[in-house]
Amino acid sequence: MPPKIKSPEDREKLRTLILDAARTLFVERGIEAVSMREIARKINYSATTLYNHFADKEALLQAVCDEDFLALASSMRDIMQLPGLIERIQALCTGYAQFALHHPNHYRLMFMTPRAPCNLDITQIQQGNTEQDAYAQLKRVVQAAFDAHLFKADITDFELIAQTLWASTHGVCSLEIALGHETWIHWTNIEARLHLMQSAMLRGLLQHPESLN
Amino acid sequence: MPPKIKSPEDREKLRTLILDAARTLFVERGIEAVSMREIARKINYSATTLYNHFADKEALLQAVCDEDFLALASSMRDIMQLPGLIERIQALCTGYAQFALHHPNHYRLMFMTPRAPCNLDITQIQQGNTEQDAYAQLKRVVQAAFDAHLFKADITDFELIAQTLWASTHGVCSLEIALGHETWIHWTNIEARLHLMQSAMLRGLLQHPESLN
DNA sequence: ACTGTTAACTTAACGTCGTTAACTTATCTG
DNA sequence: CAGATAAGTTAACGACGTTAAGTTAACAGT
Repeated sequence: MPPKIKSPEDREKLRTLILDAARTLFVERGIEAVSMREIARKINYSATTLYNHFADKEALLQAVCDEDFLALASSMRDIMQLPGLIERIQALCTGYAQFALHHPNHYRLMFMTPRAPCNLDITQIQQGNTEQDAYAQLKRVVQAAFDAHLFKADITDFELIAQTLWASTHGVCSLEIALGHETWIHWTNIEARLHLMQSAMLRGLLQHPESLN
Repeated sequence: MPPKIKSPEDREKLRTLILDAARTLFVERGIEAVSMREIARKINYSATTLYNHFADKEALLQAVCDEDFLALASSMRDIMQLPGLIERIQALCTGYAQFALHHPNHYRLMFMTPRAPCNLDITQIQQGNTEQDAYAQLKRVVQAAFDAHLFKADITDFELIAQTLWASTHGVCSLEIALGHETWIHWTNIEARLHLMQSAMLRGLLQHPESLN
């Protein structure tokens, strides 16, 4: 049955067919429900066909996530256009949290799962590239604010500030993703948690927190 | 070969033999390296024998974690003896972080992995029981500090404070566990990250942060 | 027009896994 | 001495990721 020698665009078409089927399963039922055989079944191909387009399961999942992560970085890039430095930092955190809570499975795979030493061979995303890496953008604006002496004087490392800000938003989001459905914790509103975290962090880091609005 | 009718203490002995083998594999090589067959191989039993002592793999892993989590709660209980309220909160966060970083695989399983709706049927730990649940202890001391008006007046929900404090420490630890080995991030010192997070949070939450030491 | 060669598939297979069913054996109870 | 039963075993089921080997259809060269 195999009609042969596809045009490059046909090849690409099948590739994205696979990717979309994988993403659907991934988003709907979580990572452990995604099997190569299941994806293949969904698009009426044999499982081995997937290996013509992706080295292995990990590479396929990485490719699924890459697309959405470029979208995240791109929305971060929009936020970077905002006028105020603090305003920009706040919006970055909020946008990041929105992404995490709207794409919990992606978020889990990228930021909550330890990986083999270096997946950089697999991912297409250029880390550190401001265009593609969300953290790089946070770092940039934090550095700008640091240079403008907006942070308390006893903090001497702007990268430490960026990583702490990242960790604070990540903490709220990852806890919500991992344990948000547990009933033995009397969870408060997720928006309230995000808001208190953000305001407390900035009050604790900024030299003039009273200017926060 | 089966010598029969073991005494209850012999039964218990095999149970802990299984548990210890499972824990060793779990700690050394991570959760994905732990298979029922591998555990059985390690103690020279057949895989099916494990099912005489544990309902399934998940129950076994839960049992492994339970023990260490009781140890965590117990060390939290010691910390709760400290005189000062703020001092107690700080020490709880520090102790919690120590546990997370010393038992990354346990921590991952308990706090970084979404689970089926309710694992409470499986775990032996009584959540909410101050004796056994680390979060319950944080909540208690935060409530005490809240009642003593130590937090900023515009924060009206002590449980929100407790959850935000938890999320902040969790954020640093879980990011370290998941991405601490990635080389494309120029990580600052983990102690520095924990310290800045803690001090920034308290400065942002307390009414009189200048009294911090 | 015939003959490779090769792209694009498929089926079959290997070794892994969690788990269950069926069997064995040694001890205890009556 | 007979049976019941605890404590193991082996064998098997159906899933998984992955690879090897086979099939088929379109192209290139003579």
